[in-house]
Amino acid sequence: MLKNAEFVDKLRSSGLRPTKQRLKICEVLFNREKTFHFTINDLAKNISNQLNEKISLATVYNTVHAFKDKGYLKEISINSDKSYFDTNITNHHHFFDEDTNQLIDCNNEDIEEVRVKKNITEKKIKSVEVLIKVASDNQNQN
Amino acid sequence: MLKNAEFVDKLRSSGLRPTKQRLKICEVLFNREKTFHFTINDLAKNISNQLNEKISLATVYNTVHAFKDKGYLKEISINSDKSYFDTNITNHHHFFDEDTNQLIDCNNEDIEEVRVKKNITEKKIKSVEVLIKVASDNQNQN
DNA sequence: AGTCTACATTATAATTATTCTAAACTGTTG
DNA sequence: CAACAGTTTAGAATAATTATAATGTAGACT
Repeated sequence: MLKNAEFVDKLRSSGLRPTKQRLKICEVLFNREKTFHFTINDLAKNISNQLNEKISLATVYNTVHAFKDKGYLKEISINSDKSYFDTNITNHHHFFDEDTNQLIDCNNEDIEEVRVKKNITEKKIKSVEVLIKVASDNQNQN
Repeated sequence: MLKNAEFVDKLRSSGLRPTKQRLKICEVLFNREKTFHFTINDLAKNISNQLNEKISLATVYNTVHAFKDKGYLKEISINSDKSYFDTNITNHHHFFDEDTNQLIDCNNEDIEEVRVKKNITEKKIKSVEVLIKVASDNQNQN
């Protein structure tokens, strides 16, 4: 349960101005016990519900991307028309339920560490993440 | 190098009518030596370039999704505003170059088999895929 | 073969997701 | 407390995707 002043510091220290829009978004995103996944649209809705003011969708986009660039959020890869974000910024894997479109965090104990034997590229590996898709048996693959 | 008639059979046998739009798309997608990745937009452009006729973008969407449902294409997960598709339908992993936005297929020998110790869900695992993000050293993560 | 019917397919129009950019704001500096 | 130089916001524009009305197609029955 962080206080407003802490968000101000956090933002300032990473070179982002603590505007009122950003602070509201911080509250909605980080004033929680558990990490969670969301869509830009989810977030925009939460904001206009939980707080009375409404923030332009474009601003929500800007802010989420700024937070992502600063490492406060992670973008998640699933086959979808929408981008998902995650407030859990540790390196971790996901289950994705194709029936319900639900995305579930995976404890690192649930999957054995992935061993990359050969890096095809010349570049540095930034992350290695596994996505496990599940569905009821009668569903077709992918 | 499949012939038109073979595409007709393939489509019929999976319950899709071999319309001229679909046959043209088959040609562009499957008349090749190597598998490849593409965006709906890439594909639509290729079609209007390689062939003289133009197919409505919506039809390209419909067809690609139909092919995916039938298992002739796979949708690929990367952080992007667009959906990527793959004509390589085997279960395989990917490197994603964040500098160039290039997606590279990974030989199964390059990564040790991923072992899921515990399926959190009650449902059947449909696929397990790894995405390795790479970038030049100075890039920021994600 | 020709017409009818039921369903599949196409592609325009509508919707939804994302980005561009002009206007508003902030934080210095004189 | 102006004037300037970035930032940030948010309305307007663009891009991606889907819904649906119009069209096409394959049998069934003449």
